[in-house]
Amino acid sequence: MPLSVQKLVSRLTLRQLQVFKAVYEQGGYGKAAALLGLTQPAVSAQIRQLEQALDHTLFEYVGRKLYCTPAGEVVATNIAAMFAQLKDMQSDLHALKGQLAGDLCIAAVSTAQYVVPHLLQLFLQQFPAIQARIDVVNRQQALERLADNRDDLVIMGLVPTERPLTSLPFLDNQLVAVAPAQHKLAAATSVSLEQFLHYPLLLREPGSGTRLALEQHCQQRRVTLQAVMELGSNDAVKHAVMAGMGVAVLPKMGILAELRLGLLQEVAVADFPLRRSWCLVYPKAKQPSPISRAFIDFVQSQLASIDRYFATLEAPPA
DNA sequence: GTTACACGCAGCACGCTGTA
DNA sequence: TACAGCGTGCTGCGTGTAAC
Repeated sequence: MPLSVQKLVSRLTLRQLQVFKAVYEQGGYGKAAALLGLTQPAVSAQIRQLEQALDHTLFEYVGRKLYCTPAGEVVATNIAAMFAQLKDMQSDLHALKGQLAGDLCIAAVSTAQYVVPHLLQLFLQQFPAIQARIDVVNRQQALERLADNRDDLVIMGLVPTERPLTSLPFLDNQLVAVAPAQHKLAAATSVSLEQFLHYPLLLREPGSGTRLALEQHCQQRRVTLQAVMELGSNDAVKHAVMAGMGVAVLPKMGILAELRLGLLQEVAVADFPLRRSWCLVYPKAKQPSPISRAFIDFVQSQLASIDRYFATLEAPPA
Protein backbone atom coordinates (compact mmCIF):
# COMPACT_ATOMS: atom_id res chain seq x y z
CA MET A 1 0.00 0.00 0.00
CA PRO A 2 1.41 3.43 -0.93
CA LEU A 3 2.56 5.72 1.87
CA SER A 4 0.61 8.85 2.65
CA VAL A 5 2.41 12.05 1.67
CA GLN A 6 2.80 12.96 5.36
CA LYS A 7 4.51 9.64 6.11
CA LEU A 8 6.67 9.94 3.03
CA VAL A 9 7.78 13.45 4.02
CA SER A 10 8.67 12.23 7.50
CA ARG A 11 10.91 9.54 5.99
CA LEU A 12 12.62 11.73 3.38
CA THR A 13 15.36 14.25 4.03
CA LEU A 14 16.68 16.98 1.77
CA ARG A 15 20.11 15.49 2.34
CA GLN A 16 18.99 12.21 0.72
CA LEU A 17 17.63 14.12 -2.27
CA GLN A 18 20.83 16.14 -2.55
CA VAL A 19 22.92 12.95 -2.50
CA PHE A 20 20.63 11.30 -5.06
CA LYS A 21 21.00 14.32 -7.34
CA ALA A 22 24.78 14.16 -7.06
CA VAL A 23 24.91 10.42 -7.81
CA TYR A 24 22.52 10.85 -10.75
CA GLU A 25 24.52 13.73 -12.23
CA GLN A 26 27.96 12.28 -11.54
CA GLY A 27 27.07 8.74 -12.56
CA GLY A 28 28.74 7.11 -9.57
CA TYR A 29 28.82 6.98 -5.79
CA GLY A 30 32.50 7.80 -5.48
CA LYS A 31 32.30 10.87 -7.71
CA ALA A 32 29.18 12.05 -5.88
CA ALA A 33 30.96 11.61 -2.56
CA ALA A 34 33.92 13.68 -3.78
CA LEU A 35 31.54 16.38 -5.00
CA LEU A 36 29.66 16.55 -1.70
CA GLY A 37 32.71 16.20 0.52
CA LEU A 38 31.54 12.83 1.91
CA THR A 39 32.93 9.34 1.82
CA GLN A 40 31.54 6.81 -0.58
CA PRO A 41 29.93 4.67 2.18
CA ALA A 42 28.06 7.71 3.43
CA VAL A 43 26.66 8.28 -0.05
CA SER A 44 25.81 4.61 -0.32
CA ALA A 45 23.94 4.74 2.98
CA GLN A 46 21.95 7.83 1.97
CA ILE A 47 20.86 6.23 -1.29
CA ARG A 48 19.91 3.03 0.53
CA GLN A 49 17.78 5.01 2.99
CA LEU A 50 16.13 6.90 0.15
CA GLU A 51 15.39 3.65 -1.66
CA GLN A 52 13.86 2.23 1.52
CA ALA A 53 11.79 5.37 2.07
CA LEU A 54 10.48 5.33 -1.49
CA ASP A 55 10.27 1.54 -1.67
CA HIS A 56 11.93 1.58 -5.09
CA THR A 57 15.36 0.67 -6.38
CA LEU A 58 16.81 3.86 -7.84
CA PHE A 59 20.18 2.65 -9.14
CA GLU A 60 21.39 -0.71 -10.28
CA TYR A 61 24.63 -2.16 -11.56
CA VAL A 62 25.18 -3.89 -14.85
CA GLY A 63 28.75 -5.06 -14.60
CA ARG A 64 30.68 -2.20 -13.11
CA LYS A 65 28.50 0.50 -14.61
CA LEU A 66 25.85 2.27 -12.58
CA TYR A 67 22.45 2.74 -14.22
CA CYS A 68 19.46 4.71 -13.08
CA THR A 69 16.27 2.64 -12.96
CA PRO A 70 12.99 3.92 -14.46
CA ALA A 71 11.91 4.77 -10.89
CA GLY A 72 15.20 6.62 -10.47
CA GLU A 73 14.51 8.64 -13.61
CA VAL A 74 11.11 9.63 -12.23
CA VAL A 75 12.74 10.64 -8.95
CA ALA A 76 15.47 12.57 -10.78
CA THR A 77 12.93 14.57 -12.79
CA ASN A 78 10.95 15.46 -9.70
CA ILE A 79 14.01 16.28 -7.61
CA ALA A 80 15.23 18.65 -10.33
CA ALA A 81 11.88 20.43 -10.16
CA MET A 82 12.01 20.50 -6.34
CA PHE A 83 15.50 22.03 -6.32
CA ALA A 84 14.40 24.60 -8.89
CA GLN A 85 11.48 25.42 -6.59
CA LEU A 86 13.84 25.78 -3.64
CA LYS A 87 16.02 28.10 -5.67
CA ASP A 88 12.98 30.20 -6.57
CA MET A 89 11.91 30.23 -2.94
CA GLN A 90 15.33 31.49 -1.90
CA SER A 91 15.16 34.23 -4.53
CA ASP A 92 11.62 35.18 -3.47
CA LEU A 93 12.65 35.41 0.17
CA HIS A 94 15.58 37.61 -0.72
CA ALA A 95 13.24 39.69 -2.89
CA LEU A 96 11.07 40.23 0.19
CA LYS A 97 14.10 41.84 1.79
CA GLY A 98 14.44 44.01 -1.29
CA GLN A 99 17.55 42.36 -2.64
CA LEU A 100 18.27 39.92 -5.44
CA ALA A 101 20.32 37.01 -4.16
CA GLY A 102 21.14 33.41 -4.92
CA ASP A 103 23.26 31.46 -7.39
CA LEU A 104 23.99 32.31 -11.01
CA CYS A 105 25.53 29.37 -12.87
CA ILE A 106 27.19 30.27 -16.17
CA ALA A 107 29.02 28.05 -18.62
CA ALA A 108 31.40 30.06 -20.78
CA VAL A 109 33.33 28.84 -23.80
CA SER A 110 37.04 29.21 -23.25
CA THR A 111 37.41 32.30 -25.45
CA ALA A 112 34.83 34.06 -23.29
CA GLN A 113 36.80 33.45 -20.09
CA TYR A 114 38.63 36.74 -20.73
CA VAL A 115 35.36 38.66 -20.90
CA VAL A 116 33.08 37.04 -18.34
CA PRO A 117 34.99 38.10 -15.18
CA HIS A 118 34.88 41.74 -16.28
CA LEU A 119 31.14 41.47 -16.98
CA LEU A 120 30.45 39.78 -13.67
CA GLN A 121 32.54 42.27 -11.78
CA LEU A 122 30.30 45.06 -13.11
CA PHE A 123 27.14 43.03 -12.46
CA LEU A 124 28.10 41.96 -8.94
CA GLN A 125 28.85 45.54 -7.99
CA GLN A 126 25.14 46.12 -8.56
CA PHE A 127 23.96 42.84 -6.96
CA PRO A 128 26.49 41.93 -4.26
CA ALA A 129 24.32 39.18 -2.72
CA ILE A 130 24.48 37.03 -5.86
CA GLN A 131 26.93 34.13 -5.92
CA ALA A 132 28.24 33.52 -9.43
CA ARG A 133 29.77 30.28 -10.65
CA ILE A 134 31.52 30.06 -14.00
CA ASP A 135 32.48 26.80 -15.68
CA VAL A 136 34.87 27.24 -18.60
CA VAL A 137 34.25 24.63 -21.30
CA ASN A 138 34.81 24.21 -25.01
CA ARG A 139 32.06 24.79 -27.55
CA GLN A 140 31.04 21.13 -27.80
CA GLN A 141 30.72 20.83 -24.03
CA ALA A 142 28.74 24.09 -23.94
CA LEU A 143 26.27 22.64 -26.45
CA GLU A 144 25.93 19.45 -24.38
CA ARG A 145 25.29 21.50 -21.26
CA LEU A 146 22.64 23.52 -23.10
CA ALA A 147 20.97 20.29 -24.17
CA ASP A 148 21.04 19.04 -20.55
CA ASN A 149 19.81 22.41 -19.23
CA ARG A 150 22.63 22.37 -16.66
CA ASP A 151 23.30 26.11 -16.44
CA ASP A 152 21.33 29.31 -16.03
CA LEU A 153 23.10 30.78 -19.05
CA VAL A 154 25.76 29.84 -21.54
CA ILE A 155 28.13 32.39 -23.06
CA MET A 156 29.41 31.41 -26.49
CA GLY A 157 29.96 32.59 -30.05
CA LEU A 158 28.72 30.72 -33.14
CA VAL A 159 25.30 29.82 -31.78
CA PRO A 160 23.84 26.85 -33.71
CA THR A 161 20.77 27.91 -35.70
CA GLU A 162 19.25 24.43 -35.89
CA ARG A 163 18.51 24.32 -32.17
CA PRO A 164 15.64 26.14 -30.39
CA LEU A 165 17.84 28.59 -28.49
CA THR A 166 17.42 32.18 -27.40
CA SER A 167 20.58 34.06 -28.24
CA LEU A 168 21.47 37.63 -27.24
CA PRO A 169 24.67 38.99 -28.84
CA PHE A 170 26.43 41.45 -26.56
CA LEU A 171 30.07 41.93 -27.54
CA ASP A 172 32.33 41.78 -30.57
CA ASN A 173 34.78 38.86 -30.47
CA GLN A 174 37.76 39.40 -32.79
CA LEU A 175 39.81 36.41 -33.85
CA VAL A 176 43.22 37.61 -35.00
CA ALA A 177 46.03 35.90 -36.87
CA VAL A 178 49.21 35.86 -34.78
CA ALA A 179 52.83 34.88 -35.19
CA PRO A 180 55.81 34.83 -32.84
CA ALA A 181 57.73 38.06 -32.26
CA GLN A 182 60.33 38.67 -35.00
CA HIS A 183 58.46 36.36 -37.39
CA LYS A 184 58.87 37.40 -41.03
CA LEU A 185 55.04 37.74 -41.40
CA ALA A 186 54.92 40.28 -38.59
CA ALA A 187 56.41 43.08 -40.69
CA ALA A 188 54.28 42.37 -43.78
CA THR A 189 51.56 44.94 -44.42
CA SER A 190 49.31 42.53 -46.33
CA VAL A 191 49.32 38.74 -46.20
CA SER A 192 46.93 36.43 -48.03
CA LEU A 193 45.19 33.61 -46.17
CA GLU A 194 47.11 31.08 -48.27
CA GLN A 195 50.45 32.71 -47.38
CA PHE A 196 49.56 32.66 -43.68
CA LEU A 197 48.51 29.01 -43.76
CA HIS A 198 51.74 28.13 -45.54
CA TYR A 199 53.42 28.35 -42.12
CA PRO A 200 53.00 25.61 -39.45
CA LEU A 201 49.51 26.14 -38.05
CA LEU A 202 48.61 25.51 -34.41
CA LEU A 203 44.92 24.68 -33.92
CA ARG A 204 42.54 24.13 -31.04
CA GLU A 205 40.99 20.69 -30.58
CA PRO A 206 37.88 19.64 -32.58
CA GLY A 207 34.79 21.03 -30.85
CA SER A 208 36.41 24.41 -30.18
CA GLY A 209 34.57 27.50 -31.40
CA THR A 210 37.79 29.25 -32.40
CA ARG A 211 38.70 26.32 -34.61
CA LEU A 212 35.21 26.12 -36.08
CA ALA A 213 35.27 29.83 -36.97
CA LEU A 214 38.59 29.42 -38.80
CA GLU A 215 37.38 26.26 -40.52
CA GLN A 216 34.23 28.02 -41.75
CA HIS A 217 36.28 31.00 -42.97
CA CYS A 218 38.66 28.72 -44.90
CA GLN A 219 35.78 26.68 -46.28
CA GLN A 220 34.13 29.83 -47.66
CA ARG A 221 37.41 30.72 -49.42
CA ARG A 222 38.04 27.13 -50.50
CA VAL A 223 41.34 27.04 -48.69
CA THR A 224 42.58 23.81 -47.11
CA LEU A 225 43.35 23.89 -43.43
CA GLN A 226 46.05 21.63 -42.08
CA ALA A 227 47.31 21.80 -38.51
CA VAL A 228 50.82 20.91 -37.49
CA MET A 229 49.63 20.45 -33.93
CA GLU A 230 46.35 20.48 -31.94
CA LEU A 231 46.26 21.91 -28.44
CA GLY A 232 43.53 21.80 -25.83
CA SER A 233 43.30 25.46 -24.82
CA ASN A 234 43.91 28.95 -26.18
CA ASP A 235 46.58 29.49 -23.55
CA ALA A 236 48.42 26.39 -24.76
CA VAL A 237 48.20 27.63 -28.36
CA LYS A 238 49.38 31.10 -27.29
CA HIS A 239 52.45 29.73 -25.51
CA ALA A 240 53.22 27.40 -28.39
CA VAL A 241 53.20 30.38 -30.77
CA MET A 242 55.42 32.39 -28.43
CA ALA A 243 57.80 29.42 -28.32
CA GLY A 244 58.09 29.68 -32.09
CA MET A 245 56.27 26.45 -32.90
CA GLY A 246 54.02 28.07 -35.49
CA VAL A 247 51.28 30.58 -36.22
CA ALA A 248 47.67 30.56 -35.02
CA VAL A 249 44.34 32.32 -34.92
CA LEU A 250 43.38 33.41 -31.43
CA PRO A 251 40.76 35.62 -29.73
CA LYS A 252 42.29 39.06 -29.40
CA MET A 253 40.89 39.51 -25.91
CA GLY A 254 43.03 36.62 -24.69
CA ILE A 255 46.34 37.94 -25.99
CA LEU A 256 46.14 41.68 -25.24
CA ALA A 257 49.03 41.57 -22.77
CA GLU A 258 51.26 39.55 -25.10
CA LEU A 259 50.55 41.93 -28.02
CA ARG A 260 51.40 44.93 -25.84
CA LEU A 261 54.61 43.33 -24.62
CA GLY A 262 55.60 42.38 -28.16
CA LEU A 263 55.68 38.66 -27.32
CA LEU A 264 53.19 38.03 -30.12
CA GLN A 265 52.63 39.90 -33.37
CA GLU A 266 49.29 40.34 -35.07
CA VAL A 267 49.58 39.43 -38.75
CA ALA A 268 47.76 41.55 -41.34
CA VAL A 269 45.99 38.66 -43.05
CA ALA A 270 43.38 39.63 -45.66
CA ASP A 271 39.78 39.61 -44.31
CA PHE A 272 41.08 39.39 -40.75
CA PRO A 273 40.25 39.80 -37.93
CA LEU A 274 37.33 37.37 -38.08
CA ARG A 275 34.45 39.03 -36.29
CA ARG A 276 32.05 37.02 -34.20
CA SER A 277 29.80 38.00 -31.33
CA TRP A 278 29.72 36.59 -27.86
CA CYS A 279 26.15 35.73 -27.02
CA LEU A 280 24.11 34.96 -23.92
CA VAL A 281 22.34 31.72 -24.78
CA TYR A 282 19.62 29.64 -23.13
CA PRO A 283 17.04 27.13 -24.40
CA LYS A 284 13.94 28.79 -25.90
CA ALA A 285 11.67 26.68 -23.69
CA LYS A 286 13.48 27.77 -20.54
CA GLN A 287 12.06 30.49 -18.31
CA PRO A 288 15.06 32.46 -17.00
CA SER A 289 15.26 32.67 -13.21
CA PRO A 290 14.97 36.17 -11.65
CA ILE A 291 18.76 36.25 -11.31
CA SER A 292 19.34 35.16 -14.91
CA ARG A 293 16.79 37.77 -16.00
CA ALA A 294 18.63 40.42 -14.01
CA PHE A 295 21.94 39.45 -15.63
CA ILE A 296 20.42 39.47 -19.12
CA ASP A 297 18.77 42.84 -18.46
CA PHE A 298 22.02 44.17 -17.04
CA VAL A 299 24.01 43.12 -20.12
CA GLN A 300 21.38 44.48 -22.52
CA SER A 301 21.11 47.79 -20.69
CA GLN A 302 24.87 48.16 -20.57
CA LEU A 303 25.71 47.18 -24.16
CA ALA A 304 27.23 50.57 -25.01
CA SER A 305 29.24 50.89 -21.80
CA ILE A 306 30.39 47.25 -22.06
CA ASP A 307 31.69 48.03 -25.57
CA ARG A 308 33.47 51.14 -24.27
CA TYR A 309 34.88 49.25 -21.29
CA PHE A 310 36.41 46.52 -23.45
CA ALA A 311 37.61 49.06 -26.03
CA THR A 312 39.69 50.71 -23.28
CA LEU A 313 41.21 47.28 -22.47
CA GLU A 314 42.16 46.82 -26.13
CA ALA A 315 43.51 50.32 -26.61
CA PRO A 316 47.30 50.62 -26.54
CA PRO A 317 48.67 52.20 -23.35
CA ALA A 318 49.09 55.97 -23.49
C1' DG B 1 20.06 24.32 33.84
C1' DT B 2 22.26 19.88 33.76
C1' DT B 3 22.74 15.13 32.68
C1' DA B 4 21.86 10.80 30.42
C1' DC B 5 20.23 8.44 26.65
C1' DA B 6 18.80 7.60 21.85
C1' DC B 7 19.41 8.42 17.24
C1' DG B 8 21.41 9.82 12.93
C1' DC B 9 25.37 10.73 10.26
C1' DA B 10 29.88 10.02 8.61
C1' DG B 11 34.56 7.85 8.61
C1' DC B 12 37.57 3.77 8.73
C1' DA B 13 38.71 -0.90 7.72
C1' DC B 14 37.77 -4.64 5.19
C1' DG B 15 35.52 -7.63 1.81
C1' DC B 16 33.30 -8.56 -2.65
C1' DT B 17 32.81 -8.21 -7.62
C1' DG B 18 33.97 -7.08 -12.26
C1' DT B 19 37.40 -5.51 -15.55
C1' DA B 20 41.73 -4.95 -17.95
C1' DT C 1 46.60 -10.35 -10.60
C1' DA C 2 46.05 -5.55 -9.71
C1' DC C 3 42.85 -2.13 -9.48
C1' DA C 4 38.49 0.40 -9.25
C1' DG C 5 34.15 0.94 -7.24
C1' DC C 6 30.69 -0.15 -3.94
C1' DG C 7 28.64 -2.56 0.34
C1' DT C 8 28.87 -3.93 5.27
C1' DG C 9 30.05 -3.63 10.07
C1' DC C 10 31.87 -1.07 13.64
C1' DT C 11 32.85 3.18 15.96
C1' DG C 12 32.92 8.06 17.26
C1' DC C 13 30.74 12.45 17.29
C1' DG C 14 27.00 15.76 17.39
C1' DT C 15 22.30 16.83 18.35
C1' DG C 16 17.72 16.43 20.21
C1' DT C 17 14.86 15.10 24.01
C1' DA C 18 13.32 13.53 28.36
C1' DA C 19 14.13 13.20 33.24
C1' DC C 20 15.75 15.27 37.29
